[in-house]
Amino acid sequence: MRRSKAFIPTSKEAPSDAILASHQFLVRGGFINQQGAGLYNYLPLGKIVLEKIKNIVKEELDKAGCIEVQLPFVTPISLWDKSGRADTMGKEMLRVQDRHDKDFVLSPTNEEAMVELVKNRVKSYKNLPINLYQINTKFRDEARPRYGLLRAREFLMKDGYSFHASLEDMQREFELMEATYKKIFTRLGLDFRVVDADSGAIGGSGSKEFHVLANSGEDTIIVCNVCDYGANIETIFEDESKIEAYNEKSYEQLQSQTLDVKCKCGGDFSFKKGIEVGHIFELGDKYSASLDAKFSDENGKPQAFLMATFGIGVSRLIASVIEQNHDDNGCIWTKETTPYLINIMVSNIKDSEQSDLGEKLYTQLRAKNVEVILDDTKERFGFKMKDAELIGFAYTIIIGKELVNGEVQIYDRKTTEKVSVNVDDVMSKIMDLI
RNA sequence: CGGGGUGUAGCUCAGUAUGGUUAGAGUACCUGGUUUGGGACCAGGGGGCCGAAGGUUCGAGUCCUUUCACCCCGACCA
Repeated sequence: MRRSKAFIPTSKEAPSDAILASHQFLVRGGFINQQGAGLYNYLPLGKIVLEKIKNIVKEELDKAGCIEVQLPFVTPISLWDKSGRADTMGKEMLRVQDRHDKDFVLSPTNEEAMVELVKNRVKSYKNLPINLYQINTKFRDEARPRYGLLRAREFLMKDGYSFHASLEDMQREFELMEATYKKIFTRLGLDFRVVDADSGAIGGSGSKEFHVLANSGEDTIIVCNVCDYGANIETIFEDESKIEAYNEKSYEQLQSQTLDVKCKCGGDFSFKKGIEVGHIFELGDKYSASLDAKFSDENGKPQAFLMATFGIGVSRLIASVIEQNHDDNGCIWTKETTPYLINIMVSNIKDSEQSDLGEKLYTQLRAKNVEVILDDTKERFGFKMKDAELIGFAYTIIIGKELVNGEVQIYDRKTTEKVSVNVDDVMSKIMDLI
C-alpha cells in the first residue's frame, strides 16, 4: 500500500471523552471512529487488524477440530422464549420488529440458535462430539457503553458450542479449548491469565475466564505467586459489596491490599487488573434439555446433549493489545497484529535518490509477500515519524539524510531504537527481523 | 432507569450571565513560497441551517417550550 493512496486519517487530537490509551490511539491512529454510543466504524487499518486477529482465532480453532458456521444476526424472539432468556437477559437484548410486527432479537450470544441448528441433525452418539463456532457480530445493549472497543454495544465475538455424549468428553473438550485459547492469546503476543470465574447469565457449572493483564482492566483478579492458579474475585467473596469495593480500587491501590485467603498450593495471592477476552463454560444439559435437543446413545435411548460453550471477544482484543502495548507516542502492535510489518519512510520525496530507493525496496518486499506500506507523502521527517509511531508499524525503514553515506535506518517501534544499515544489507536485515 | 453535563467549522473549543452589524480561535484542508532528521514557517483562501422543531421579539448562537443525540456519576450487566 502507498500511503499517498491510502485512507488513514490520523490526527493529533483525541476525542474529549477518550480516557484509555487504546481508545485514544485507535481513534487518533485512524483505526476506528465512533458512529454512535458503543458503535464503531472500522477504517482500513482497523479492519486489517481485526481480520488478522480473526484469522489467528480461526486457524487455531480449526487446528483443534472446531468447525466454522454462521448464524443470522437477527433471531426470532421465539428462540429466546423457549429457553426463558427472553425474560432473564432483559434489556441487554435489543429487540426489533419486522414489517409484520413480529419480534426479533439482535443476537447477544447464540446458545439457543446453535442448539436448534444441531437438534435433529446430529442424531447419534456416533456423530459426537462436535464443536461448532462462528465469528460474528453481537449486540448487547449496554446501559453505559464506554472505553472505545472495550465496552461497545455492537462487537465482534467468536462464539463456539460443543456437543457431547458424556460428561467426561465434555470436560476433555473444555480442557482442549483452554489449551487452544492459550495458544491464541500467546500468538497474539498478550500477557494473560486463566482464572476461575462465575458463570453469570450464561449459566452452567465450571467456567474459566481469560484475562489480558492491564491496569485499566475492569475486572479484579487474584493470581497465585507460586502456582498458575488464578481467580476472578467474584468467585472468592459471597458479598457483592466487597467485590465492588475491590473492583473500584485501582491497580496501584490494590498492591497494598492483603488477602487472607491462601491458594490451595499454599502460596499467596496478589491482585491484578484484567480485561476479559475469553470465557469458557461447561454447560451440561442446561440448553439441550430446555430446548429438547437429544441424540440416541449406544442403547438407542434418547439423551440430552451435554454442552460446553466458548467465547472470545475479537474486537475487544484489538483494544487489549494496545492497552498492553503502547507508549506516550502511540500504538505498539505485536508482530501478529501490526497493520503492516514494514513502513518504508522516504524522508524527503523530492530527493529522487531517496524516493527511488523507497520504490525499489517497496517492490522487493512486496515480491516477497511482506506486508509493507510506502510512506510516499510530501510530509516532513518529523511528521512522518510521529505518524509512524502513532500508528505503530512494527518496523520503519527510514530513508533519509544518511543515504548520502549509503545508509538507512531501521526503526524498531517496540524498542524505539534506530539501527543504521548499509543500503545493500537492508533487505536481508529486514527478512531476518520478521 | 435515577442524577448531572454538553451539543457552535472535519477535530479540540471560545462566544450564551446582560439578545443587536457579516459568528470566532487553534488545528485540519486548498493555493503559492521558503523549508526538509522529530507533527516547521510566511502569505492568501475555502469551509457553519450555532443538534432539531416550535415559540417570544423589530431582531435569537444567546431567552422560553418540546425533542433528539452524545458524555459523566450511580443502578444494571460481561
